[in-house]
Amino acid sequence: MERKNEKEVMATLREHGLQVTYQRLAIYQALCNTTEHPSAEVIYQQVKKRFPMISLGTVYKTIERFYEVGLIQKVGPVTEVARYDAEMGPHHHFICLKCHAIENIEPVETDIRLPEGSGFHVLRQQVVLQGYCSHCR
Amino acid sequence: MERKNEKEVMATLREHGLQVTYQRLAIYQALCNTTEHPSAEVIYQQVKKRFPMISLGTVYKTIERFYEVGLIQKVGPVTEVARYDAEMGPHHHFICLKCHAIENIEPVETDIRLPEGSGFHVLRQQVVLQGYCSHCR
DNA sequence: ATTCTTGCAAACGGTTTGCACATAC
DNA sequence: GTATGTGCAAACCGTTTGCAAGAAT
Repeated sequence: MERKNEKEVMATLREHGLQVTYQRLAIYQALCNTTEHPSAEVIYQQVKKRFPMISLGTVYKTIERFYEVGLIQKVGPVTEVARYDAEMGPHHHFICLKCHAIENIEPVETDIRLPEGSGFHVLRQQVVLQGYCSHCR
Repeated sequence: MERKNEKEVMATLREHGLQVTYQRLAIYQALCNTTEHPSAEVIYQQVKKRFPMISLGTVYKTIERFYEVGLIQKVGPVTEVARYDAEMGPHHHFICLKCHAIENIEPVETDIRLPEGSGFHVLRQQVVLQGYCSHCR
């Protein structure tokens, strides 16, 4: 469990030249109190219980800052828009964060253990590497 | 290279009760003639060269059908909306295709070989399993 | 005092949807 | 002839942006 307490969050924010506000602390706390990987909207609904005046825009801006300084992880859209591939053989993808080029990567065996008794029925597996391609680094 | 020729595409479409049209064949061909993982917009621009009347909406609908019947792969948004996680330790994600629940999965060592001399600079790696959770299967 | 942040509302952009006409079967 | 697909345009919706007022340092 690598989650920070209030003081650590404040320190991290200040280290990166970001101000500490009640909204930011509340948003981080909302994220910490769940394992459900909430969306911006869900975080907004949660935080609004304590800060009725907060706006969804603030949640988006704050979350983006948190992501930039490494306070949170983002799950989800790894590409801005949907991209398609006629290659149906199993393979992974490398995505350039700058030019958004996508290249296929030779697949490797991944032996992922699902949680005991999770009951998950896995249909697809997707491995994405993100970074910079040779032109953009 | 698991890409189909025209006859195989026609067969696959008919097997799934889909009609064969010039637009569909052209869209599949556009996808086959590139390794650049084009977006719907890029496919549209490409196909328009031969079918100036085609619409972007048709491209979207066609691509979705192709995806449903397993003719193409979709790279990109694995979640409809961005989702966030305060857990910063390395881990993978399981995403339910129906209820969109996300659960963390214990990470495994993946020893992915990058293409020789690709020059990729990898910053992040994301492993996502998609399927149905115990409630939705 | 200055810079950063908030809240609000409008704009943005990729994708979806509805519908009349055309096409495949 | 009937079901399916196409083209067009409008709607949708998550996210971003601009800006004036407010808060942090």
